Amino acid sequence: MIENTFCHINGVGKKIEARLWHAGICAWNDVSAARELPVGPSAAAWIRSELAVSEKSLQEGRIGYFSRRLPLDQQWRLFGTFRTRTAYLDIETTGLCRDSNRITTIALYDGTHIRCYVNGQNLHDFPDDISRYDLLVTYNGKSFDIPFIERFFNIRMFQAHIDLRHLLAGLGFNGGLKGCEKQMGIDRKELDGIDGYLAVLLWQEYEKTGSLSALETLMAYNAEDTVNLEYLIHTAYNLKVNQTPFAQTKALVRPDRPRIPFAAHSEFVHRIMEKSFAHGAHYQRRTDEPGT
DNA sequence: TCATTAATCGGCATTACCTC
DNA sequence: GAGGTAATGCCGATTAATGA
Repeated sequence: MIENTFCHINGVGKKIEARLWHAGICAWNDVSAARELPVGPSAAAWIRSELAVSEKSLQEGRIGYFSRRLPLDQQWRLFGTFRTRTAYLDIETTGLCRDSNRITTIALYDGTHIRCYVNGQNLHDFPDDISRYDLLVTYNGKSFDIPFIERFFNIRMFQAHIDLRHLLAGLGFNGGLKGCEKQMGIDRKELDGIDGYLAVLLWQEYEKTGSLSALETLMAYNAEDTVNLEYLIHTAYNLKVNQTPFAQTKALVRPDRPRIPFAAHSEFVHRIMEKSFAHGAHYQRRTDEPGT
């Protein structure tokens, strides 16, 4: 899809891009083959010169060149070309307070391997590992995960980033990550019903009792989020491609779902829910609210 | 609950193109 | 060349949605 993109060029918006496509200039190589472009002569010269830079940047795999130039609502186009260098990312924390909170676990999935980083164990490995990827896919990561990680580790994350929250909202999918998954028919099975608040309770249980069942359930939940991000981005990408003239040629095949190497202990989850309910019924209320 | 973000909208300036 | 039109970018204000 990147080779069909023109709106990363300064001065070219969606309308001029659509005009080019309509004139049969659907890819960069069509520009060099075309004698004339459906724009003025100065704009045509500018587009030709910019595409030379774009082709070189693509050959060199410089995703940053494209992510800086693409409008925010068109960042999804990066995925088709750079998906093999993508990391799906989700964090869990000790709560909502930004100042005193800590990251408890981070799940990182790259389409092949699922890694889980646990506070007090291997969390310090995360900054090195994430630096190997060029494109991040998150849900609400622009507001939550990425700023939280940068503050927690005191690092800057320069990768290109697709936040599915806004992409999916533009396609009519709202209601938080779990809501979007439900609308797309994703079944979480034994992890169904677990949300971010229960993730906090699971971590508290692990810290208090050392329960490995609590930790493994938390890791399973965390990993499930990242695996589902892969499904969601493929679906969203194909829906966006359907809005272009390239629906037949650029749609992606959704990959097989990987096996999650952590087990959720559903009986344990129910026990925590009941315990929380008995201590004030606030968990029962929260499960009716949107979000994760 | 609250900080954060993107989307949206309107207004304005700039630039390029087209028509006369 | 002048004037009109279209497209784009930028800015600020507002709104809606989300995370654990």
